[in-house]
Amino acid sequence: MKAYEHLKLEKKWQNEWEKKGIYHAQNKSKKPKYYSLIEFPYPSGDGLHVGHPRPYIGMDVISRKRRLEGFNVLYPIGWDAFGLPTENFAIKTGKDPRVVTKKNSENFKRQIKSLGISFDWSREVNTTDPKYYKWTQWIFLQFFKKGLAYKARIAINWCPKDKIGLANEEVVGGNCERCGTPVEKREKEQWMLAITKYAERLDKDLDTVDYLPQIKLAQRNWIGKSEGAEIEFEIKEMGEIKIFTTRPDTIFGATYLVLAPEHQLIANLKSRITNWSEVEDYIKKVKKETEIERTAEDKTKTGVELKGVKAINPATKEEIPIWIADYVLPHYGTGAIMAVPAHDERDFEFATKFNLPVIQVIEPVFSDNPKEDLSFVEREAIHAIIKHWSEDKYLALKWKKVDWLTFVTGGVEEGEDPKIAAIREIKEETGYQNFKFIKEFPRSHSKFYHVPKKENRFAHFSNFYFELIDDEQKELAQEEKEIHELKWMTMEELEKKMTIGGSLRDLEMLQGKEKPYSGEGILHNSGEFSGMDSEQAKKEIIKFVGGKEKTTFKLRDWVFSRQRYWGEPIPVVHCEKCGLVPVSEKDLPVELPKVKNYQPTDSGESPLANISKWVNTKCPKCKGPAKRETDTMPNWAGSSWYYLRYTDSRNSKSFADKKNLKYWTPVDWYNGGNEHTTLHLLYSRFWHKFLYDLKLVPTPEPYKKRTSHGMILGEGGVKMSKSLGNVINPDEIVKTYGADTLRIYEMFMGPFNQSVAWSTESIIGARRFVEKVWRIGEKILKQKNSSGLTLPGVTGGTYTVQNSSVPKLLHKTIKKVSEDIESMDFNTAISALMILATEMEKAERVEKEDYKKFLQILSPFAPHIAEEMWLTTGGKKSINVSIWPKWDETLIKDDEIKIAVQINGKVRAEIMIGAGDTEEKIKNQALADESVIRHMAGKVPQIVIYVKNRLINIVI
RNA sequence: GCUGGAGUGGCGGAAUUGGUAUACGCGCUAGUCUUAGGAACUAGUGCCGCAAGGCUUGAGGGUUCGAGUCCCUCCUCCAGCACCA
Repeated sequence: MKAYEHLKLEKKWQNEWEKKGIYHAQNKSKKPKYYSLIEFPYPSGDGLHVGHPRPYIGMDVISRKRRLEGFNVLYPIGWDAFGLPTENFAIKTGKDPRVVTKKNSENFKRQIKSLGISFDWSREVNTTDPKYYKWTQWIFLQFFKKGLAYKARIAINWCPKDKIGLANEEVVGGNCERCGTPVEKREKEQWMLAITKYAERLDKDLDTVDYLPQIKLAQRNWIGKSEGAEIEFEIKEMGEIKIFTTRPDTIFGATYLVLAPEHQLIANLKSRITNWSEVEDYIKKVKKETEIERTAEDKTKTGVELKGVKAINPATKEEIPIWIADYVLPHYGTGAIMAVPAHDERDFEFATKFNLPVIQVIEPVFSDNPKEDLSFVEREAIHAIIKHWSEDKYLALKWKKVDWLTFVTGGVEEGEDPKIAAIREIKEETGYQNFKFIKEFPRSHSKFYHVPKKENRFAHFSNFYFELIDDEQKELAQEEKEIHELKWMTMEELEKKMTIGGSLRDLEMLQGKEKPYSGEGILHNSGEFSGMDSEQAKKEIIKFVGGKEKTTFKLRDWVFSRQRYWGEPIPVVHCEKCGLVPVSEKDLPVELPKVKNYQPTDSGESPLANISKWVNTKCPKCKGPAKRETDTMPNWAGSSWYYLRYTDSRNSKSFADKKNLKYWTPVDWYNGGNEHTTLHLLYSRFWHKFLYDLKLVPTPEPYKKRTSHGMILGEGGVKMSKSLGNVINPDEIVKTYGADTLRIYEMFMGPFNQSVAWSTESIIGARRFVEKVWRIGEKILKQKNSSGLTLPGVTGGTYTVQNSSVPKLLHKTIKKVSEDIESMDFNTAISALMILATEMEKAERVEKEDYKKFLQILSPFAPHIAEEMWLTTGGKKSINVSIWPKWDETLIKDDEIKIAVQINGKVRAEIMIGAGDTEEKIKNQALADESVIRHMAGKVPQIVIYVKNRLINIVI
């Protein structure tokens, strides 16, 4: 028996595949194309750890299956090599980042190649290669020419440790995404990309792509579309302030205005403001705050009133005060809001603290599961809360026919005063005679399904509070007793058990726990709009106050410059005469010059600023003296379009030939990490849409389908990191167990989209499986050649003598593996392969053709051993050019099925039934079973339930 | 706080979507083979119980002939967002 020498064997096939170029994608082909993509790695100095290859293997499984299915597959890789770690290393050691990058990517390449992943290495790209970043710069110039790349002096997020400006997306919880240092605000002139111009389309076009729902959701949240209105409030004798609101329907409740402390108007009002020094102090204080302090969770609201100025509420025409407060953000909407404390939690908190008036203008409408297909019957109604005459208890009705616990409630008759109706209902429903009216709460409304009446109700409640004077109570009518019973309950009990929205709210008000209501409802205290549905009122009120409808986004323009060395130079020059002038396209790339020192300057400029020979240049327009831009691009630039370059990675005339783009794009399946959902994925969609508008790419979206993988954690479930010393290097695993074993294990260890902890103990299982595959092959080679008996291609035909279970199981497995790969359920696919292998090993005889089919469905996971055994058991050409096996439906069907017999839901026996047996026959068979008879103990079955091919449940 | 996801043996995890819970793998126990250890292979392995049997999917309740799966209440963990008007 030949030994399984994984090292020799895997090396052999990797060399062979490379020599023949079998994974090279063809730009022209009769086959349909398939473009699968993984996020290209950042080649760090630490080399690969076992987490890196997980997505590569996953997409490799998909790509390999596609090839056998007859697709012309493009599965490329490259290096996203600009970025801070290499630069920081250069600063520390003085080594040229070019040299470091080369060394690191070569190491990564060697490691990745040892895993047998079917990348097309002929298309390898590197973002730091001038031949590549020439086109990154070229695309930037197109942005610049269209006015979408612009310079602005803005407050940016500044990481004091990395000495670098950060994009909004790179700030995580107020800290630098890379090093965790708290981010400061700094005013700086920056290059910006106008991603907000594409916000609407970036949101809307998510409808057209097949991304995992959580990815779409995260993108939508980040873009943060919200529809509302801009409304102007007049400032007495001083012009007006424009505010943004999503709730114009609540404007009658707007009792003050709030401006962000950064708002420009404040300076204009200076002469009128009587407490200017106080205002100024507050503004200064806010400017000093970091992002963290400003958005801290437990921070109480602060603010200062602008005394001496007043605004006019355009709806009520009343004077209202103007405040500044840092809870209003300068960069969202118009940087100013109308505050409606009754219907907004933040405004409520602020108003409570500073004693500002709260005016209810929305009566809440609660919805308790009405039936969707029924229209509503509207009714006037009352709620009455009744307090006990001596104890701190309240009267509740427990309904008998429905699962309700309510206060006293009932309808108001035509023309009846609601309070009178309440008093009448109390007497009718409770029998109590002596009580006094204490107060009335705001009205509320409820939409619910009235079970006894079988109709949807829209009830309009007047809410009252009464206290009993004594316990005098009349006997209740019989019909009342049948509907509900009376219960005295404490506040705590009521809070727990009363689930109907409206009643809960009344309870809270009774306790003085007033809360703002921010849902929809019916307007009141709103002049001519009172009684209108809030949704409908939005539009009408915008018209009424002369506002205009407006959509706003949370998304902000992308801060695109870094004051760093290791990035693409921004190809623009500053000319005193002509201003900002783009470098002529024929002069691209603007190459990074060599420098001696990689440290940013003390003034926070890029080290490029010190290279005067490079900085001083001629203006492309007027040929006069000019200075080069010394900012470089963020590391997201190169990755925003790399998938386009793969289609034509050696092109020197354009970023990619149109024919190739037309053939290959969009990417059919893109798998990547969740951490890139709001960064890379959003940015590259933006670039792609921009290029689409210039008619440079053929589709509006770059990626048809997007999935994500989970991380591999260190043993014990913590993140793998050098500092914790728990990093596993794949080189070791490949050496001791082999690439196939590593691949199988990584696909088997858990669900692909969830993080899993690495376990060095468990990997042996994958190795045993691979060895089992080997042994089955050896067994087949020793078997007597049965070719005389074999009907080629007809699986199962040669098993007539042994009547083996292998063919049936094989076809079930082909089906399972084929389907599981598509849904990335790699772990269960491998489980099925393991079961089949065990069966094959146990079987007296396994036909070569069946074994070879098994090898084919195994080959995406373990390509090396599959290739080896395929050829040694008679495969003529490489398994890579074979055809993915189909399963035979008729063979999968069982003719005998084992089903369970339950008695009262408990399994008591198992019986074998024929596939064609009638229900009658099966039931009789079950009832005749020995164990069933014993457990029934002579009792008669009430019902017998048969679930086809699964079970019988006998109810006694 | 909001949104989304999850909680199943000693461990990683399965479960045709309401139908035999614990597939597959690790580990563990015993055996075979070995000078021995290891590897490999074979068998067993949710928990309690000598057994008959009973109990089990974070806790509690509900719907159902039947619930890991559906509904309600609560607890815990993870991820994302976090004053976005």
